[in-house]
Amino acid sequence: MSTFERIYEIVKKIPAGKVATYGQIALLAGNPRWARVVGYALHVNPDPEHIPCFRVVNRAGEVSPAFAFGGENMQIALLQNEGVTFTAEGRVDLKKYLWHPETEGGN
DNA sequence: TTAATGACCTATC
DNA sequence: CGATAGGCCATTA
Repeated sequence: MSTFERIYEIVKKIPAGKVATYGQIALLAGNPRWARVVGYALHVNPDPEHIPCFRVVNRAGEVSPAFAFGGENMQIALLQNEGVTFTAEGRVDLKKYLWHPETEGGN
């Protein structure tokens, strides 16, 4: 089990219609300092079909300017397709769509 | 092995 | 409130 795999497990557990931040994923992965590593892990993205990196945004809820899905707006479109709304600044309402793993009801 | 970079976050001026 | 500097961890050359 590598640091990356742990991060992938967290990202893959993100439900549709919600988004998570790098710092939060890093924290769930085990260390809050892995924020940069999380971004790197998603950058390599060995399994984009099972790793919805488009549901991962930064602390400000903004998407990456150098997204690899075919355009930063592509990520926004995917999230909107999930039901996530965006602001005129291209940011997500973390206060409304921020993923809460503790509220998942356990399972 | 050392040096440099990165889809980040936090604190300070 | 806006911009700049530093720190952290892992990967790559």
